[in-house]
Parts: sequence; structure tokens; C-alpha cells
Amino acid sequence: MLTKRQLLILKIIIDEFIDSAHPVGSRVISKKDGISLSAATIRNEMSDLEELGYLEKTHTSSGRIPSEKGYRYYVDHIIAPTIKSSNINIIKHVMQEGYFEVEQVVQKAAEVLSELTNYTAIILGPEIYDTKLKQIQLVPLSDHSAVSILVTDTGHVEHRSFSIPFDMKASDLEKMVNILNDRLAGVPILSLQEVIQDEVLHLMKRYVTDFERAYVYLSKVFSQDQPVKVYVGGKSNLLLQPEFRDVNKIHSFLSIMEDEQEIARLVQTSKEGIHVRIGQENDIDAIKDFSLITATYHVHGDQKGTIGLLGPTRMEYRKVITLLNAFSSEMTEALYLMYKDK
Amino acid sequence: MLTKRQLLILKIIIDEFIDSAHPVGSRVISKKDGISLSAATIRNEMSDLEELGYLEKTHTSSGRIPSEKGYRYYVDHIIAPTIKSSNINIIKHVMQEGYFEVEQVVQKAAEVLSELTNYTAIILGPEIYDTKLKQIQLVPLSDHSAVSILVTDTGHVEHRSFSIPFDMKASDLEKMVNILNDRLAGVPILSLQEVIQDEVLHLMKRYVTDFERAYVYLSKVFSQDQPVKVYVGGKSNLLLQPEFRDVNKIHSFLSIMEDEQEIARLVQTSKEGIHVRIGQENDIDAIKDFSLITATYHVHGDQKGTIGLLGPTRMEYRKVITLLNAFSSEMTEALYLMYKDK
DNA sequence: TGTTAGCACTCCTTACCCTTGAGTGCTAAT
DNA sequence: ATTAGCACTCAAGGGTAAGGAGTGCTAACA
Repeated sequence: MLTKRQLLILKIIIDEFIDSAHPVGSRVISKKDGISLSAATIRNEMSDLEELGYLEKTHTSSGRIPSEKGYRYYVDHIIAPTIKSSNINIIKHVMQEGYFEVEQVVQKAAEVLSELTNYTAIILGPEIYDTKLKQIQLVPLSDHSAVSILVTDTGHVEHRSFSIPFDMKASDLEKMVNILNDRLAGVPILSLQEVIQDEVLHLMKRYVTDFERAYVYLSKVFSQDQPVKVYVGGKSNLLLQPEFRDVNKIHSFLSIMEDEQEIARLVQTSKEGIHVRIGQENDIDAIKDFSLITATYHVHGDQKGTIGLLGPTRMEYRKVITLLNAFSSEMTEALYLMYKDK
Repeated sequence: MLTKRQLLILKIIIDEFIDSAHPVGSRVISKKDGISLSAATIRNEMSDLEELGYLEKTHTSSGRIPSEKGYRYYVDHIIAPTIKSSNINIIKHVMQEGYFEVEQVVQKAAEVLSELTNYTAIILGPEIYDTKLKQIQLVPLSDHSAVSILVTDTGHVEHRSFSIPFDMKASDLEKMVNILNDRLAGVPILSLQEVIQDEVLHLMKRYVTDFERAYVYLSKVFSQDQPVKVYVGGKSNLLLQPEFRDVNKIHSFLSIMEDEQEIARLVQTSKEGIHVRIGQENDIDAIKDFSLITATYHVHGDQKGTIGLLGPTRMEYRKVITLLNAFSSEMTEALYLMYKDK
């Protein structure tokens, strides 16, 4: 257990390092307001804190920088109790500007979030666990091609073009769509394939000539190729941080950011609420010297989305956590208003 | 007019510099195959070429690097005659893997193109000049909200959610959509607004109660917010080039790449075929020390798209032009096959 | 007249040394 | 328990010297 004084010194060092990115020396601390100790005393305390694993040195005679354990302690015990979900007006304002699409809200949130922090914002669109099919539409484009359109009860639209076998009758196609609409409306998106197999295929067999081949074409419509949508804001913002003086680091970082599904895996979490992952705590090697803070938001009660900020381990934890808290609830509210009568 | 020997030397210097990114000295050239001149002679020629504006020095006693005028000459007179649109098999293979969406073809092309060159690929989706409206659909989600869906004759789908005024009758809404479909099917997307104003509004006035307010809501559906779709592949690839040793350059480059509409403006051109823009020739300041090579491709004869590669002025012009030629025709063919019966 | 060898000169790059300053750890005094 | 003092360490920056790549010019040569 740390003494009150060690705690204070640890806090000062981390705050200072977060601000300046330079190792913090004993003299700087001794001059701080609220500190009436000499540099020598501070040095002793710092030496103890290093032995306990909360601080590190970059070389023998350098000042101290926080270790990951230090950051962890800082997040869990020093700032956590002081954070309150502040309802910043700007955010409320931005989030409720009368958008009509989830996409817009989420994209805007990512941009604003990144701008406010200079870190990279990553937002996962609402998951589709609980969305249900509202309607299937089929728009013929020509004799041999058509677009199929799926609409969910949340207003999300998926579409896909496909070819129609040469000898297939238009009337059969129509029958298929009718059957599908009749049977599939209200079915959760994730169960579509299953319900089709169990309940719809035998019906189609009865009414539709040559249905097997037709189904091969239609089934493409139901294959989800993109499980979650990923929105990223301010990739280049993060590169302003002094941590990126090294060009190789920039490149490896950007390579990761090009793979959306990798990003999704990175951010995804089962936990509710705020989740802080510091350095090595991250699952993916490539960002083991970054910190990632995520929060969840909700649409319509059941659908969950994730909103996160990726920055250097030397991150403004307090600010980011406060912001994420605010965004999480504002987004939930904005999306609730959008769907309140659906 | 350059002598044959000057031409040869200019070509060697540019080829060498493209390859190594280092200034080229007279000795290196004198040792090349096909050169039986001493370094001193080469030096005289180089001096002349510099005076003519085709070469530059980085400092008084350095080797030569090509000037932009040099690159321009190289592109126009040295390599241009030797380029033939090679039908590389890999490209054909990649481009015709049985995609069903334009999006997929274009996105894939951007990725492959960047991978083959280590430059950044930028592709503008087919322009909508000539696409026509196929159908408008309205899917009600609840009493007070609905999704409207526009399908074009090329299978492109646009959609938008909107709220329904509380006191509006469902039957009125249906009437509106019927009128719209009846009158707008086959109308070019770009003329939609106009045709609505001229031909549709007075019809609606007759049949639909309180149509003015309804129209306010519906009109949102017809506003194009994204004129062209932009696909980018391999942003980070380009950063591997030695030109990016300077971190500031990286940052300014990435900032540009975040603004899709800026990119679109950058790449857009009215010219058909291959178009090479070297350094200062580019419209936008931010990339005045890059080169941009673009080619056009076609969908369905009339729609035009642009496909481009952005790299350092020290670009592998020959390779890129050959590749773009090949991709341009392969994409045109792949997209033609997709739509041949529409 | 075109080509070439030779040489002095320029400038970049790298290595090395030296100095400076920030910071530590330890000891002894308070 | 705290602090002043001091020796020590290391990074960063400036200055200089050596090495090397390359040029331009001159004079000789074919």
C-alpha cells in the first residue's frame, strides 16, 4: 500500500509526463504547489516507487517516467474516484443536430472525439444481435439481373446485386420473394440462415420450379460479409504525438489501421462501461505500446456498440474517460431519440 | 532538341534515380552497359543537360537528379513510345473473380494496384452522369418513420431514413410514392430535382393532402450528399518511400488523404486515357512534390470512372503507366461483363 | 573538334571529442 | 525524518577533422 505522500508524488509525475512527454526529475516536483519537501526527499520517495514497480528510468541518471503498472495504479486508484460523467454542452449539441442516420451520428462522434483529444477515435457501429428483418425487396434491373434489398427494423439497409439464371421465370422469382417476406419478417438477422433452412426451403420447394438453383443465387443475399461497421476518426491526429518521431512506428501503426476487421477485434469487448487497456494489456501485439480506452453505448436498449480512443500509453486518461462517459450517454440518447417510435 | 547521346544519358540518370533515390554521378553512368564514354565526357553532357533545365544538383558538387522538366521529357519522349498495354494475366484473374458489386471490383483494384507498386491507389467510382432511376421504394418502420430507397438502373442503391409528420396519413404517403415512381422511373439521377419541380409537384398537390410539408421530408431523399465515391488503397505503402524520411511530410500527406472530397477533386480530370501530372503540374498545393498518374475506365459505355496512382515525383512511370493501362481495360471489361444484360 | 586524364576544389557525411546541464545516489549533518 | 552537499552518470549539442563522392576546368591527345 502506498503512503499518501507516495501517491501524491506518483500522481504529479504521471500528470507531468502526460503533459510533457519528458522524464520528470526531483527538482521539478519539489517546486510544485502543495509540495514542501526538498528534492532530496523526493528522490528517496521516487527510488522507493521505482522499486515497487510504479516508475522507470530511461537511463541511470534520468528522471522518472511511469511504468505500465504506474499507469494502471493511476487509472484505478488515483483518478477513478474523481471522475464524474460531465454533461458537456458541446457534445450534446453536436450529437443532436437532427441526424437521420445512425451512420451520421457515429461518424460525427468519431470526428469530434478525435478532434477533442488528438488521439484516434474508433467506433464500432451498433451490433446486429437484436435487429430484425423488416422487409425484403427485389428490384429487377433487366431480364437477367436484379438487386435485392434487406431492410431491418432499425432502418439499416443491406443490398446486393445478383444474376438471374436465364431460364428462370419472373413469376417464380416473385413467389420466392413473397414467401421470404411472409416468413422472414420479424426474424432476427442473425437467425435468417437458420430459419430459411428450417422453415422456408420446403415451402419454396412446393411452389417454385427449379428452386434449388434459384436458392444458390438468393443465398448470397443473406451472407453477412461485414459483421460490424468500423468508423475511424483522426488517424493522422495521433501521429502528432512525440511518440511517433520514429518513422517505422508510424508505418506499423498505419498498417494496422488499414485492416478494419483487425481494428474491430482490437476494440471489441464484452465488458459494459469504461474499459482501459494499457500497453501490454492489449490483445494485439502491434499496439502493445499504446493505450486503448473503450466505452459502450446502446441503441434501442439491446443493441450494443463500442466507442474507443487509441493513444500513447502516456494518455490523458482522466480527460479521455470523462469524454467517453459523456459521449457514450449522449450517443445512447441521440440514438434513442431517433428510434423512439420504431 | 536533344542529341541521341543526351537522350541516353538523361534516360540513364532518371532510371537510376527512380531506382535508388540518390543523386547520380558521372562515374556511375560511364560504367553502364552501352556507354563507352569516360566520366569526363559524361560530365560535359550533364552540364549541358542541366543548362537546358532537365537536370538539377542538390549542391555544388553533388551528382544530378532529374528536374520536373526532365521527368516530363522522360514521360513524353523517352518511355511513351515503348509502352504497350500488356494484358497481364494476374490482373485479369483478380478482376474477374466473380464479383457482384461494382464496389468490390473497384476496392479490390485499389488494393492490388497499391500492392503492385507501393504507391497509393486512388479510384473514383463510376460517375452518375448517365445512371437513371429504376425504382423508389418506401419501407415504413413505424408510424412515424420510414426508410426510402432509390435504386438506379446500374444496381446502385441509395437509402435514407426519415421521420413522418405525426398527422400524415399512410395512404397519402403511398400515393406520393406511387406518383414518384410513375413519373421518375427512367429519369437520370442528376435531373431528379428538376423533374420533380417541373412535373411532379403539381400532381402531388392535386392528390395529396398537405403535400407541401410532406415534400420537405421527402426532398431529403433526393439530395445527393456524395457526388463520387472514393476508394483508396495503400495509404501507408507510400510512406515506405525514402521521400518520407521527414515526419512533417508524412503528416501533411495523411491530412490530405483524410479528406475524401479533396482527393476526388485532385484526381478528377476531363481527359480520357492516361494523364500524367508531375509535381507542380498538380492543381493542389499539398501534393506539388508528388506525381499523379490517372487513367479512365468505363462502365456500360457512358459512365466514366478514374483510377490513379499517387507517388513521389521519382515514380516508376513506365511501370505505373503500363499497369494503369492494363487495369483500366480490365476494369472496363469486368464491369461490362457484370452489366452486359442490364 | 570531340574525347579524355588529371587535379584542385566543394560539400556532405560520419566520427569523435568536448562541454554543458539535468538528474541521480549516497553520505553526513540537522 | 529531512535536507544540503557532492561526486558521478548520461544525453544532447557544438565544433572539428577525416573521408569520400562528385564536379569543373585545363591541357593533352586522336
